[in-house]
Amino acid sequence: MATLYDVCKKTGLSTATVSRVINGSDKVRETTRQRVQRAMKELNYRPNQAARMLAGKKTDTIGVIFPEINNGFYAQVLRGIDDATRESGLHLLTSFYHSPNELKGALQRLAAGGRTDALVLMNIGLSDQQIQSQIDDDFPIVLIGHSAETSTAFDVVGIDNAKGAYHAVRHLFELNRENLILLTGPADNFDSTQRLEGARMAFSDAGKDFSTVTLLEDDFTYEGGKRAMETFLSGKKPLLDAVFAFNDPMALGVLDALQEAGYSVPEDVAVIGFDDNEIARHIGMTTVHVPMRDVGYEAATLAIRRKDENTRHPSTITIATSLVKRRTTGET
Amino acid sequence: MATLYDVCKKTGLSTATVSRVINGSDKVRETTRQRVQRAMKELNYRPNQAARMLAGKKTDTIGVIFPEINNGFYAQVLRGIDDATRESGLHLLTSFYHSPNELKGALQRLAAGGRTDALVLMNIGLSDQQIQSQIDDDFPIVLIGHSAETSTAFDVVGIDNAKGAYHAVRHLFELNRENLILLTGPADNFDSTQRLEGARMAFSDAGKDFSTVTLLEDDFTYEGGKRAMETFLSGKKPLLDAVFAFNDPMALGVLDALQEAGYSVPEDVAVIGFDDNEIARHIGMTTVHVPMRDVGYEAATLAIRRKDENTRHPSTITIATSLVKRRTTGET
DNA sequence: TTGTAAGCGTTATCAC
DNA sequence: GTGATAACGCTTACAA
Repeated sequence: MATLYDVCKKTGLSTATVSRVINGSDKVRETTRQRVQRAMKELNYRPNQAARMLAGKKTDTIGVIFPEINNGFYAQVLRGIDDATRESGLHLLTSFYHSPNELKGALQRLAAGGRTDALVLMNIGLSDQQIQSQIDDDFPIVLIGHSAETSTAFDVVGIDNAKGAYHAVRHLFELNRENLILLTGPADNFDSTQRLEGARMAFSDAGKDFSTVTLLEDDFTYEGGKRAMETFLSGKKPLLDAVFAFNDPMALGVLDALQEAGYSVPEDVAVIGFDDNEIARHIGMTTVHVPMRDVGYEAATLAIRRKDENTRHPSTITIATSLVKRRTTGET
Repeated sequence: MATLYDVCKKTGLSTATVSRVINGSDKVRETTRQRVQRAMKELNYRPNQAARMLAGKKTDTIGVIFPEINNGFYAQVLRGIDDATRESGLHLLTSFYHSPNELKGALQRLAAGGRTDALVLMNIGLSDQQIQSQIDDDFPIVLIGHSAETSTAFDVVGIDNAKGAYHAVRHLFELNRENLILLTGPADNFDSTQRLEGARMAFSDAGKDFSTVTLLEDDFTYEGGKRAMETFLSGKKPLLDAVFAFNDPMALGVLDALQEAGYSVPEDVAVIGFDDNEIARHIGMTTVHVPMRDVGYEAATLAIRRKDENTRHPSTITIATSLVKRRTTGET
């Protein structure tokens, strides 16, 4: 592999000058620049990244830490992050974890030792404190889907849960559905809480009594959604003409439970989910679309900016959501 | 950030000795080792990776290049690669591309400049020659899903297309289906060709005449599958009791076309796909399962081994596939 | 078992 | 505009 020094020898210039043209400095005579570039091409010279990092104290890479990446949902986020980093000519160091311990290990390996310039953390269940304790104090970090609306220490990118839920409920009202079931996630889940709040607002804006709704709670899984619905339907005189499940897997469970119980969708019961995942799209389920690619893109952009000018206060970006009307609420 | 030198000062030892304990050499007295480790802990010392790379000429990172990562399918592969690299204490540098040009750029950025020790390339449509021209001659590369069974230059990890198709067809025979439709991918597609060969073998092993099958061809998409099926069904006297589509998206298209035409599955027509993607699992479609995580894991393992001992001939690993029987072939 | 010292390939600060 | 030269933080012969 050719080195900077080889280029110097070939051109008769110093390392300083050659380095300048590599880094696009304007303090180089045009003819000199061209001479250097030709030499680099002829030698097939590629700057050694390790040396650049060591001397320049920057890695030109962003680290990403994800929980397991089984579904296409996280893949979308990763895609957005990749788009942003590539546009800036940066690299992406990824790491997945399956346990809290692995997460801490990943944090240290990526943040310490100068392997990355900034970190994007997806959906991690760690407090600001816990994160801080693992890493250097002013290391740039961006959180996606933090468990609180904002963080006093880090940038946060989240989605507009409330607005999504608001529009979902309003759509149900427009369809003249009166007996709504809200199937929420775990009570201590931040997203679920926000979605519930959005739903409540839709009720009050419509002048309806929120206490008329049936609130069901489960664990955000297909099985949970199905189980919750079955239990409800097997009760005495179940009254319903619409279900709004707070994520798509639960909504799919609801759909199957409904079908097995002989209800038809959307005639008897309208169903709305939240996420807009691959299956929802395929079967034509009305749901709240969450633009995961955009979430990733914004998070990475934030990380990149902060690595360059780590001065400003932590900011929070909320990505808009939108209702996608499909078959399960009567759209054709 | 504390440096090696700080640890030396604190312990009164030389850089050589401290470096030895960092790298787990056994040529260090046990008491010394402990002294060093305590000092490192107290100083919260983390080796600077750039310096290690520069001095040691290895990066401890594997590079991965993927085509777009929209679906959960590639995500599985990535997951497998991550598992393997993490087990070996290595890092993962990922890069996605959306055009051939981006691919070449990615190849150079990851392989040149000593950013990675080895590369895993997923499903790239480049010839050995084209790859070689972009990178250093003996840079370790592992190909996943190469367009030919083997490569003379690189390691290849592929899936057992033929066996998967073989079992799919045999299953149809067991169900006494006689009028099979095979919906293949593009004729020049390697996977499709292999699957077709497997199907043909099932016919000859069963003593059946392969020329009795109806061969349809399309482009591996949902729309393509649906269109192909609709065209066939609208022909005069369509005769069929089973369809084997060579991937899941097309099979899903077939299913919808069948339904719209009033056929019932599996009573009138049995349907089998290939891939076992998320949607296939959800709707209960019989299909050939492709263990993508394993594919990724094996590929990464190969890459890791080759970076350490780049001597042996390129090898080819074929990952087994298996038929998953579900509702669309009458399984309950 | 431990220490000395020469790189590794850049960047960046001064001079000129 | 260009050139010396000192870092950057580590690994690794080679000596001791």
